[in-house]
Amino acid sequence: MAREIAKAYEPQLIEPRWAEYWVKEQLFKADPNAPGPAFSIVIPPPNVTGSLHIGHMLDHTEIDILTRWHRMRGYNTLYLPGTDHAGISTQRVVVRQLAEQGIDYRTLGREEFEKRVWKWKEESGGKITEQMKQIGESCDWSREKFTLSPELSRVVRKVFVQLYKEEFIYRATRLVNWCPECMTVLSDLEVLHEERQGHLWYMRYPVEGATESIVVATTRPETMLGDTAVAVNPEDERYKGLIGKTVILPLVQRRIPIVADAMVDKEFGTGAVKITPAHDPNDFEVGKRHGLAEIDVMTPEGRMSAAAGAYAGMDRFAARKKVVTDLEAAGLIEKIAPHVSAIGLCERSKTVVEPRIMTQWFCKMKDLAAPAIQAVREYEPGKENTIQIVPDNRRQEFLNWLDNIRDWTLSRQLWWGHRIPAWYCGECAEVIVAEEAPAACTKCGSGKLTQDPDVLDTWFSSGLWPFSTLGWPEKTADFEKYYPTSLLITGYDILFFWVARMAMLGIHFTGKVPFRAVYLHSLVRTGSGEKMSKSKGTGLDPVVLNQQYGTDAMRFCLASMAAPGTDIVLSDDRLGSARNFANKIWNAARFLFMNLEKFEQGGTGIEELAAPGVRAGAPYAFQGAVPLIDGWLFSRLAGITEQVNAALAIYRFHEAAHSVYQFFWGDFCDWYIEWVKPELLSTNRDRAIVAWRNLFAAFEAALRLLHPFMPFLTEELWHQLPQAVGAKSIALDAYPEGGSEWKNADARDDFEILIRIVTAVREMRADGKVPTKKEVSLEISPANASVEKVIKDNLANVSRLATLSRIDFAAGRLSGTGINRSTKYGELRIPLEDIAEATALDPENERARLKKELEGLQKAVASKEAQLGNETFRSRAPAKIIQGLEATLAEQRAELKKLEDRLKQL
RNA sequence: GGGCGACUAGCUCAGUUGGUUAGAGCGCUCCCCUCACACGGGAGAGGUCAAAGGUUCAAGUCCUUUGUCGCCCA
Repeated sequence: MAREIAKAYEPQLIEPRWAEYWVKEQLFKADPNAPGPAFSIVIPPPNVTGSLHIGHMLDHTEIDILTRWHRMRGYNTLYLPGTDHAGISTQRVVVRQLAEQGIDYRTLGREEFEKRVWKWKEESGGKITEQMKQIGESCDWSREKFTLSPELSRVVRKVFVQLYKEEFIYRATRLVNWCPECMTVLSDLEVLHEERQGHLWYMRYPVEGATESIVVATTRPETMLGDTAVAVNPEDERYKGLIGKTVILPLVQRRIPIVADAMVDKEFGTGAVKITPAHDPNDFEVGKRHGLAEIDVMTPEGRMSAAAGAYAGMDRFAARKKVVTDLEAAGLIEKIAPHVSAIGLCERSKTVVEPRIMTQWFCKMKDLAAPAIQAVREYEPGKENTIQIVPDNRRQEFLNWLDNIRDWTLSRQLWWGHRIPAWYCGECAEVIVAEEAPAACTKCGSGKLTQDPDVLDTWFSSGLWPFSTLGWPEKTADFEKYYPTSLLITGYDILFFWVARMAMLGIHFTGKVPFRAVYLHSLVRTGSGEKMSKSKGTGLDPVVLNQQYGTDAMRFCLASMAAPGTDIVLSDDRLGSARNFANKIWNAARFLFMNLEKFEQGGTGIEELAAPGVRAGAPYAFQGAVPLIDGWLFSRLAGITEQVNAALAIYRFHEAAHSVYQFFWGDFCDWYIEWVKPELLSTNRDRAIVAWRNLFAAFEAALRLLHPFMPFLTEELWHQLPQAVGAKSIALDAYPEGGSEWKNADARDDFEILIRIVTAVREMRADGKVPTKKEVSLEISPANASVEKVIKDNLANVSRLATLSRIDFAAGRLSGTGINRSTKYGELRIPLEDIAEATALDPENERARLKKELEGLQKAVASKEAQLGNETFRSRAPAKIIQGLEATLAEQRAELKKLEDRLKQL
């Protein structure tokens, strides 16, 4: 059985094949009727027309690791993929495309525009799901969903109608956030706040019928055109006499009252403020309290409206300048001071948001939020219908936000999305909210009905995602089996946008929480610590990186850095190191197969080396005893497996990744493979077969351990192993459980001795500058009989790995010149005559090294002596700590003694 | 204005309830192209854990204050 295996790992050659295989074979298709406890996870639906970015890569890597892990552990697993119609951003893209062709989307009309967007969706819509397939996500593609599909749109309408009937959803005229570029209303969450250096203009308004005037300070002079009052604090002595008087609004000559309102901050500016109810949230409230007129002086495009008189048609920022100039000309600008103010920006366009009074659809949130708050607040492990939020600090954030929740502006002035299922009667003005278009007015019977032109906030449909995708409101088998979903993994940046809304809507409509746990991961940042952004060109393209380093390396890299609550800074170094790890695994396999070929020439078929029994029990024995090295390795494997399983259970991906890395590279490659090399080609056929079987068993288990992190590489290699003959996929095999039956404390301790001895000799050789290949002899005075026995039993391997020509045993103190070293397992010496020819030992160097070691030890010993000598410590510290300390102290004292002797000898 | 987080080796970051000489990867130094791997092997240097106080037998870990940076909410 000849195998061609490339010298270096080349992911491009293997990944596409398996990606296709997994999809084609429908390996990850869920079956609600199959056995096993459910593990279900729905994808945070990415923008249907978007492409995979680094944030998705992290999110999907974590999801897929946990999905594959659960699947291998016997759960009935569903990872449900799908996409989001992403209202504003998709519409923006198509509007821009049309503009590039010289077409104003508004002149196209709604229907034609919608057609264009669907066309764009068809063209680009498959991209991100294609990429997800490429990177091997173990989704059930037969259940892929889209928020704007007829199926999910029906659910949206049903939910809207019910909420309307329950009086959560209502229509009202309010001051809302308006983006003049996107030409739509935004919810509070879609407005970003940014501090900007601006000015505070002090403007003088003359008081009617008097020589006095009142000075108001504002950051937005242009809104003065819409002023309908001036307000002062009722407690403000300076203005008490002016309350109730009238001022003449400059430039427009409008008569407006001076009112008293406790909202006014006496310390800000002059203590008197202009009131523009139609363009400022605070002023809006003041206006309501005092019955002031609301004069909207702007158009939807952010220009001054007819109500702005002479300024009509000007851009709002140009108008600001003009108003100031005109006031200055009239001598009404008192002063202009620099001022930092927080301004609201549209999340999408970064345009300054304009508060405007509009009639919109809203959703009352307080009562919807209460059960969600309860579900999160009352979380305990295993408690039904509660939600765990990880990490814990996000839980507090979640609760704070929900405690102070405000009504949700649902409508968007867009054409791409779920059109609001509300119709207005042209005859009697009746509002009809229904799942399907009514034929006639339910009140007056008129057929003159027009549907509300607006669509719903995209997050409204995303909020239904965990149950709408599983077939709700029908009681489908999927819904029964997989709802509530087990886990939600997403970025903390959409905790409020999405997670909170799902929690509220999920509980309201299904009576159950939509997910039992939410794991919020960090964001991937650039080297300079900024959030990666495509528009700034600071984004790393995961597709490019996957090609460069391999998807497995990318996944492993992200996992190894994904400590909960910490943002990730990705670098070429880090990716390179993960790629090197993949290469290491590849080459370990290469070693296996190359030597296997040689071995098979001896007449033993690979089938004989398969080790099905090993999974259930202990490693294979030779002449009745498990070889030390195998006992050690399997013991390590058991321990590491437990660590990995424990870490993944609490989303500590980085710990899990570090554990497998350390096991595979440090234990399996550096020690195990190196150690068994001679055994594998031993002329003792029986011994060799045992070595091979254990090697295969360990390697196979390691691949399964690694599989959730590096699915492609492990799938590729696994299929070449004897154990995999006839099997479909490693992804469907069992995950190692790490049972205690493999744990072997004796093997662990004994092999530790050998590792320490070999390492000590290598250190001595390096210190003495002994040429790498030069064999030297070693004199050893073992600390006890069992150390002596272990070394004697493994003379050949110790000699080979430490490059020794012979090992001589002695008792007591070693004397004589050469390179000496003392370890807890005994004293070691490489005689001078063995090295003299190669190097002259520099006694100064040796002395310096010893001194440094000595000082370290002295410090450690002194601190321990002090601690142990302290009676309070002895009476209060746990016995375990004291005993441990005493044991270490004894060892260190002995070491110290030897070191001192050595120094004296020099 | 309110809240949260970060500050640990040259760089990027781990360090779960306070407990024995603080770790990893990369980079750096030295030796080695040894028949799986130079995307490698072996050895090594490098940190008063941002600062100052405090609690404790014991503090990178808990508390207070300060500084620098970042994020969220208003």
